[in-house]
Amino acid sequence: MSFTYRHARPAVTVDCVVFGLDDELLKVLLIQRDREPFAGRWALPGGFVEAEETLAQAAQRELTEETGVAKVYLEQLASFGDPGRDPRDRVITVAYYGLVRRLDHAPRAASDARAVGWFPASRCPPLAFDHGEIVALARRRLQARLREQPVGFELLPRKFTLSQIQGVYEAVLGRPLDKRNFRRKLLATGVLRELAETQLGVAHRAARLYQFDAREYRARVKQGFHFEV
Amino acid sequence: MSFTYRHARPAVTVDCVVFGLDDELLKVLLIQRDREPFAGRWALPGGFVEAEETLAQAAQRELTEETGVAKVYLEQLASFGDPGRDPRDRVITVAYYGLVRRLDHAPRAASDARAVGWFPASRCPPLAFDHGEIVALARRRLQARLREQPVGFELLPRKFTLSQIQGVYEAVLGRPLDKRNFRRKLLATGVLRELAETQLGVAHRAARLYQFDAREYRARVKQGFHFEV
DNA sequence: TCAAAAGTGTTGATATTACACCCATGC
DNA sequence: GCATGGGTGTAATATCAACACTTTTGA
Repeated sequence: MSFTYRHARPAVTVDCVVFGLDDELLKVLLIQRDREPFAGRWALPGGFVEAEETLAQAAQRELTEETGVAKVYLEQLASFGDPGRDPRDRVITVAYYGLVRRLDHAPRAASDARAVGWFPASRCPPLAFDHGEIVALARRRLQARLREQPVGFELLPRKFTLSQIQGVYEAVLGRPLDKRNFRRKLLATGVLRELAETQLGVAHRAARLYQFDAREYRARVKQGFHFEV
Repeated sequence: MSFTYRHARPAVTVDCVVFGLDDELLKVLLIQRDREPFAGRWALPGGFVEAEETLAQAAQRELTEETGVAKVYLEQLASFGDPGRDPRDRVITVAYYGLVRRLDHAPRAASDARAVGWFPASRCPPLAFDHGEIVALARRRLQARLREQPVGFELLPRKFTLSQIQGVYEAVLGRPLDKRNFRRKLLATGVLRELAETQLGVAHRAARLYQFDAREYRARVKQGFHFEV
């Protein structure tokens, strides 16, 4: 019996669906491929998994190498491995997804990316490989995820207003939410700490600032946190 | 620019977490490994992905080869690929999970499985590799899944009683449910068709039989079906 | 004084839980 | 006639959606 595996080995890659928010639309970070196959096509940042790194590390590394976008919180989405999804060779990809504040990251093309850009999540250009399918799944997952857990705090400054966080939810879900109900529910979760401070220098009544209370949040997660807008 | 990929390639496997139900406990299908590493240890059925098959096909094939269990509805769970999870070599596994009626499947060991068996999901023996972790994740996912979609109809005869389906839910969730509330809610979803028939030959009042209405179900899924027990 | 966003409560409708007894059947 | 599971309703409570006006601030 052999002690090492002998098999035709597929290549293994990771791909990253990074969603970005500013004050309007949910966007996706894409690169323009410089090489065949699909040279010139837009695609997800990603690449080969190296021998000594975890899948999650590979995702971070490839994202940073190709786009300069770093330190993104990524979660595993799913794996895609149909034979034929890459025209050259059998390639299995493990997809990750995450959400960032768009203005925090100034992507610049590098490695084998010819260009980098943000595209509206609901209307990207045609993508290389099966990346269109991956983006669609990531979007559904992000929405489902948002319904279960308070995502989005990473997107905001450490101190933020309730309207800001509501804006995040509205952008991701793609629909308006009732201000009073949203506030009531979010505050009821107990994961926000109200600060004594308010906004400065805004041309309207200054809003109270809040802070995410990671400690409280972790405590609640253990009892099965659930946050449904 | 090279036209094929050159990289140290990890091996890629699939592993299957098959949950089985009878009238009591939720169990998991395991094989006893015949080979190193972990010879003699219990593990998930699984193996290498072949060149011309999809990941899902590989999962089905390996499951059938090693256990004789066939035609199981499997969903992708997640991928696991930490370096070091296999002592010999870099191996990335794509895990699948599914749920079957235990009595429909008489597993028999084959291929490189020394033995096959069902073990209570909440108390399996120590498993090879990181399979313990995979089973734990699969269980959480199955429970979450059950809360969102009426799983479990595949587990029952085409015509079943409400008590039978309640039994499925109780076994998966691991807690008793209120009979009246469960019935009310399940019937309210509208995915069950009440039949004119009742059970035969039972030593108590014969229960009414129902049938799953896949047509109605699909119609509802489009509007975002949600079934919370 | 105007524009812009902050902030705040109530109500009616709906959903959820908890709970106990009689019914039909086979043995 | 008894053991076994089948079947049924209600009341108390909690949750949810919908909705409009006053306040503060800077320009």
